[in-house]
Amino acid sequence: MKRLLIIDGHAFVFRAYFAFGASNLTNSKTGKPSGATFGFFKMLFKLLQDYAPTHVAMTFDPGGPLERGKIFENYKATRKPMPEDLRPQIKEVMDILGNIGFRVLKLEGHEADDIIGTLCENYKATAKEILIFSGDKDLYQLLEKKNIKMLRGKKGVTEFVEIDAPWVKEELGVDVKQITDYMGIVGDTSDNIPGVKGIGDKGASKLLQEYKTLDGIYKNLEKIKNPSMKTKLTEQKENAYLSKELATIKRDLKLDITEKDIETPDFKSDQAILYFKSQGYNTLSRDLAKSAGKEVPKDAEPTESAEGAEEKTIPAAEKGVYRLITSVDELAKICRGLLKSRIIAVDTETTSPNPAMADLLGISFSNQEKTGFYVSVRNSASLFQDKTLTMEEIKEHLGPILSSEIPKVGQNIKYDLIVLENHGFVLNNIQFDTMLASYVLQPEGRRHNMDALAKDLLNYDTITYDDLVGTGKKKKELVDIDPDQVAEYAAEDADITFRLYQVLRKSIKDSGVEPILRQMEMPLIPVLAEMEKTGISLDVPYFEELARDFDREIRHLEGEIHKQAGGPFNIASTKELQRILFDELKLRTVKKTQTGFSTDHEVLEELLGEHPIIDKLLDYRKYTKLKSTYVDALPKMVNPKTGRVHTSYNQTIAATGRLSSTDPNLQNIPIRDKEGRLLRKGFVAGSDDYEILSLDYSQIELRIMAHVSKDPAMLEAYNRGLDIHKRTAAALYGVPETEVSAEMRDKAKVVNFSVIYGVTPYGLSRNLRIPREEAKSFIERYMTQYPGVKSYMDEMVAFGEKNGYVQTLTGRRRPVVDINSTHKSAKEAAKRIAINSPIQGTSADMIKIAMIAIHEDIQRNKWKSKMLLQVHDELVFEVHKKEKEEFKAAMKKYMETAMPLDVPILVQGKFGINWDEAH
DNA sequence: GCTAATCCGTA
DNA sequence: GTACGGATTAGCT
Repeated sequence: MKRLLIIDGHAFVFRAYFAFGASNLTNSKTGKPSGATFGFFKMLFKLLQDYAPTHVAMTFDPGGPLERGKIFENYKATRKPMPEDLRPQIKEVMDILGNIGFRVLKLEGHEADDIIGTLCENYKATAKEILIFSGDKDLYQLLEKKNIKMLRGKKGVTEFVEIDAPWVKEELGVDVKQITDYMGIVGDTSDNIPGVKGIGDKGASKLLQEYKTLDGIYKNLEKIKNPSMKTKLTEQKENAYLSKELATIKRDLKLDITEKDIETPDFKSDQAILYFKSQGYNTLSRDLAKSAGKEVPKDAEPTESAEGAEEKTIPAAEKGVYRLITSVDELAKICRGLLKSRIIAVDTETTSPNPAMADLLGISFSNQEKTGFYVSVRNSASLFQDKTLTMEEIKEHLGPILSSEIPKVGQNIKYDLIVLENHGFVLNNIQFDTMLASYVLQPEGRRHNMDALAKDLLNYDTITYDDLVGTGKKKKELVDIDPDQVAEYAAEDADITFRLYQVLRKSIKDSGVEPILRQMEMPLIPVLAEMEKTGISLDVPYFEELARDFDREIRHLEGEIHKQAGGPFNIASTKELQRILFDELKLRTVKKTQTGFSTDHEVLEELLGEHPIIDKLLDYRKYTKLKSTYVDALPKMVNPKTGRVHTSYNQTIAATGRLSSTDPNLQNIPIRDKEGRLLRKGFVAGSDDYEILSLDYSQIELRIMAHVSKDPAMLEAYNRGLDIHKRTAAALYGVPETEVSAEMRDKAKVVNFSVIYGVTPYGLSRNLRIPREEAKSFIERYMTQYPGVKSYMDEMVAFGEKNGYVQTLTGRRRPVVDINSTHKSAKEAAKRIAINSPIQGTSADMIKIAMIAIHEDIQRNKWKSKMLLQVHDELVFEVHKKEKEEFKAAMKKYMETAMPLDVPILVQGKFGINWDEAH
């Protein structure tokens, strides 16, 4: 026997299932989920291709009870039930395996692990090499001979990690012979092997290095210094030995097979190829045919695409040739060459993903595909002085290129812009950003990062950052890596950016969204960069004081809650809280979550008054949330260099066109209740010469609704400056406006908002806490009062159904794929998206246009005042005291006139010494 | 060390 | 019912 591949079938199926979990693949013939099956064979064929085993053993766990269960009744008891769509696929996998000639090994009462152990034992002497595919740590114990190795999935289903004894030693710090002892201590949560609670991998490895075995440890208990470790070992001795036994793999099962039974079958035979096709797996069929060097035999009925949308195959792109620049002369020469460029792709390497914190380590660029250059910045800490140039040298030669009018392209170039500006460079004429282009083309796309774009658009596998710096313990800092290596990575990034530019430029031209990219997103880059660089000032001592106040409050509430509950528990754990509320205190359950009963705010509100603990819980939640998310977190984000916090705005996250904010998120600073508002008081002007100004659009989305729906009643209300909520209330309750109470108006306000989200009777009834029927009749009356709104909604849905997307007033598009779905709830959700996105998106467009104009004005007129933050319908400024009223009037005007509509746009706001007072 | 689930802050 | 980001816990791909 030359090479035996043993596969742990369940590990294999799980790997495949999760690798394709998000893709929702369904079989074209049956319409059933097929991701796991598809992935299984994709991965299997890859393994067979890569390792060419002469023999293959497919092992599976049996369905029935296990012998280990007799030893320990809780064995595998905590294991989650299998996902419901997976079980039939395991059956399908086994059927297919049988059909294409693989022998499936399964033994009642014994897990696949024991079969694997036995196979190893039986063939370790005769087989040249044995490869075990599994994810199970227990199996490391089988690696005691050099010819036995393990494989584990790495990423996707086409990459594998090879594991052998030295690897295990390096990873876990123990010898493969000690694995059972190791598992005895560490245990395994997924199999519910208890181990010794309180001692983890680090402790176990230390103990075993010292005393070799579990027996050794127990013989030498007295020598163990750490008293808590000693107690744990003593108290859980029985568990330790039990766990060791559970983790010990049997190697002496009676397997009723011969070597011949597990010979690798001819899985590329015409029959097999046709078989996959007949089962609806066209891609697998084609893959097989291709690797066998033949056509798919024209025998079976041509079927539709098997695994959902087939992708166009783009020929794999070629690697470029890259160069590290190591002398000033070389740099000067290359820079002279750059002068003739039509466009230059630029990328920077730094010390941090946060541009405000980042130090510049190098710059890469490319003005032609398959080429790229990298220049590394000299750094006293670097070991590679001779491969770097000083910042001054780089600035002298590259600076003029970057600041010239030669067009630049980048991938997320706002980042590079901020970094370069922070280091004294000027980056002019940014013409294209590949990330933004990808986003306006596919605003729902989750991945606009370069590695993904390179794969999708160029069929090119980039060197990833992790490839360069390593992961885990071996991770290095970029400064400590040889610039020759960094150059390969960095120059490739510039090259790939250049190539992506060429592809995306064409896509954008034919797309209909070119104006959104060129006139909105691109011009916004320097605006956001400036805001991020400016940051906002935080009153840190004030936050520290708040932290103390909140802490006191939290500790008090915690005591009260534990007292009410009859003992301490982890209040933050919803699982424990469920136990306390619904088991111990026997309170009503109100609604369910996927995993149990909900304890969210809505539920607690509902239970208010039924037990004194509820009141305390609500307060506890409020204070802990505020403290951990804001009070403690924000001061940590203050940049030591500037003394301010610099958020990062992302232009490519929200499918509607909104911005999002991270590190920290300054778009969700509390405002609704009194305690929350305390936080806004900590956002202050940077000096006594300045004040905070907040300007926000009044009812912007409802005004946009009035405009796009052309509803006469709504248009009239706004054009006459009437109180829209009051008007709506009068219509909903059938009373004259003079008789509308405050409460009625509040309800009407909720209805007005809900309509923008694509109101449903169910949603409205929850929001207003009224019966479904009542909500339904509200909606009917609403649509009678504003019939234009009803027709707008119908029109958007019809437009979406016809075109597959909806758009904003300025032409920003969002796909609504599910709008033609036969799946009712998917279709309803898509309809709400079709109704809401044009409104939310138009509002986002409007404020973006205003921001671009404002930024231009601030620069042109050299205002001392600055724009700091954007919160969807609000802009926050830091205004010099001498400029106050003049500046406010000018900015208000830009906001109000950014996108004229058929209704007046109203902007309101005021000054304050902090954000709370200004709002 | 990573991800999912839950909860909660904003517009 | 729309659109986000982040803290925490729990469990394990």
